[in-house]
Amino acid sequence: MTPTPPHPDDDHCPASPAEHPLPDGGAVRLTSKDIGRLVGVSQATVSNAINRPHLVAPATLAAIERVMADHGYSVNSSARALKSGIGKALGVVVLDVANPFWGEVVKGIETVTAPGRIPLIIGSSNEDAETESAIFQSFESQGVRGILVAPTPSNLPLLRRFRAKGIQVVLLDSEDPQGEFPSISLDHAAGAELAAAYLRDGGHREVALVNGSPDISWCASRSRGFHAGFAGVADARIHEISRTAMTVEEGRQSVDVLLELLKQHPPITAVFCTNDMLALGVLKGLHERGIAVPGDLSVVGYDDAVFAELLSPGLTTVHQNATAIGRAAALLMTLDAAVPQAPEPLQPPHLVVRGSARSLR
Amino acid sequence: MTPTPPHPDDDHCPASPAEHPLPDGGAVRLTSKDIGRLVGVSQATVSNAINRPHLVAPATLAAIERVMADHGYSVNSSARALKSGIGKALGVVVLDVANPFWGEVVKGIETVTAPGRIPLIIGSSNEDAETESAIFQSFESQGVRGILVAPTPSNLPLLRRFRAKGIQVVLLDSEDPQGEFPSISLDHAAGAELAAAYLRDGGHREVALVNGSPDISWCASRSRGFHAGFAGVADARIHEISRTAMTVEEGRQSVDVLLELLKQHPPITAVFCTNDMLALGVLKGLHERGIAVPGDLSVVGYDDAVFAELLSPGLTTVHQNATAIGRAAALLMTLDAAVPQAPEPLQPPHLVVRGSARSLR
DNA sequence: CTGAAAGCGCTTACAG
DNA sequence: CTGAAAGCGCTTACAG
Repeated sequence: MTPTPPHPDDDHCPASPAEHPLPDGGAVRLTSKDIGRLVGVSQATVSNAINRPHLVAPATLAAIERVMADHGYSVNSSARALKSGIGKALGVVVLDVANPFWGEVVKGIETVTAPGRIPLIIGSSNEDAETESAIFQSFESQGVRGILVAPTPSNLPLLRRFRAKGIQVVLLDSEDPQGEFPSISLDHAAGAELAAAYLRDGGHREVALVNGSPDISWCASRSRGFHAGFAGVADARIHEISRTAMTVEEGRQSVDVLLELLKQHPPITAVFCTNDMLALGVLKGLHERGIAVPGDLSVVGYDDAVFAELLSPGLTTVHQNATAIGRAAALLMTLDAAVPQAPEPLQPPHLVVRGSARSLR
Repeated sequence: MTPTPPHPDDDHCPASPAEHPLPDGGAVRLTSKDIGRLVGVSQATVSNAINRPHLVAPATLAAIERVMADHGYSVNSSARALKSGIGKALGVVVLDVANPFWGEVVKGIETVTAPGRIPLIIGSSNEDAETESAIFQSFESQGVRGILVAPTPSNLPLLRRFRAKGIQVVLLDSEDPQGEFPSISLDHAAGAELAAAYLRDGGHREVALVNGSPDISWCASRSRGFHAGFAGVADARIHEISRTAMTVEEGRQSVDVLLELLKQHPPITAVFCTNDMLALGVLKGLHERGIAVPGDLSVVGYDDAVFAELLSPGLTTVHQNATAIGRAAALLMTLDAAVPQAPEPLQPPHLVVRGSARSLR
């Protein structure tokens, strides 16, 4: 039930229903000049009413607002951006929009940009430096005010050039060795080291590391941290498997490699996946092959995605607060006038122990 | 470890070490006129080189392209959009970016927009009609070429007005009773009916339905379909629980209500959640309370999110291909010139039976 | 094949 | 408090 008949109101718009959806001549979009004419004031006054209402006489202001509302007027951002030099949209590059972790990050960004207030232009790089660079160019072209990204090192020069042009750059979930860009930096190495220490203390020596591209700075950091956790353990061996994308499907496919490693002597006893999507894929592949987790193989992930707790077995993984990351990064941007917003402290990563990894002792 | 210092510089203006990232006078952004001057041709020729290269002499074209590349020139989309009337960005409103299902939908859209080619402006409505309408306005303001959305019925008039202004509207994952907008319509009612039939045939009579807002058209459809599946079963009773958001957290909270229903006589024996996030939350809440699934209560979801298969128990859920939905919707848009792209057939929803629901017989 | 000129809708000093 | 005018960077007929 709940038919909710859509209002058949089509007031001042000559849009006959079920007719030419895109009649070149039919597109009626009012301008501020039109609004001015309708109210009987100049375009400048309309502009003032929108941008500096305190400069406009209350009665005039009310009249203008009324007419704007009646006609559904909305300012043309293109014209505004062209005139004022910079738009207000923000560009966000994520590894993969379909990855829940990045979804959470974007959600965190939205808590400060408020959908409808500051537009977010989002693109997935899919771990490809060229795609990332193409997205950057399109952002610049769109006149974004700033860019939030965990960039591929090879694209850093491009970002420097953008900054020189006045585009704010905030490094998201990334490392900035030079400290040249404002960035919220998560300690990926420390997180991965936590996972390594847990496995090491559990007696694992022959382990696999399923990672994304080493070109992604934080993938490299996680690898580094993982190795650090095993440093000094003479008989430890880490088999690194690099995948082109950090998706469930790639994780599943990496199981073939894992199978080989399982046949070696000594066989691997544990796998560390540098994100939970990869871990989910590995778990699926292992499940399909009838390999028991953690009986035959221990699995540890990274991110603590929303589903990690309820997988079977529960995924032991490194937790980091994705929403907080997005939020903190967005707060590093100078959004409106020049209101500097307070940065927020971020929790360090910690390991959430569940059932997918066991001790060998 | 983990210093993670959100840079101590509160004023992100002169943020970086001994530098001015945003010096008002330092912003160097070349225009097509600059490029023309550098090459020794007019601005019009530069514009032609960019937009109609066949009109330009090969040598001139090469020289222009060279200079543009050398200086990292990118066209100012604001100016272009202002001049040519319409931008090329697309606006997408999702229920919640953090919901993996919607992430997949966006990913499907990206397969046709190609990140870096057509910018995607994305906003989460969080099931709120006013937020949705604010997002729409900002899209219009940004001069989007089209909008992809599963709208709240109350915002349909706004969309009609947009269409009259030449903005394409494609209904995503929604129903369009009047058939007034191009839309890819999934049969939500049929999918929910599948779930209901499964529960009904399993002997369930007292069931709960955890749903989102009835204002969301497809939530209403799923409810309708679910009821339809039980139509004619005299002793069946459906307890509908409506949540303000279809998130894991809301699902978890709905367990309190479920608990009450479990105490009644006769108690409920099954719960149908209208998306997998809600189901995940219900599963979590039930797990925390020590209520066995499917022993004490059967749970069925909707979407077949990527994690559904590996939950414990595996989630029985209605499958629909999110990526295909996004892709099909995007193909319904006239993107570039006027190249109408072929729509793609969509699979009807089907039930994936796993372990979270049992038969009472 | 190339260039001069107009104008998209807005904001911004500057007068009044 | 309000308006006339300039100009943001581009594209588009229109001449040449």
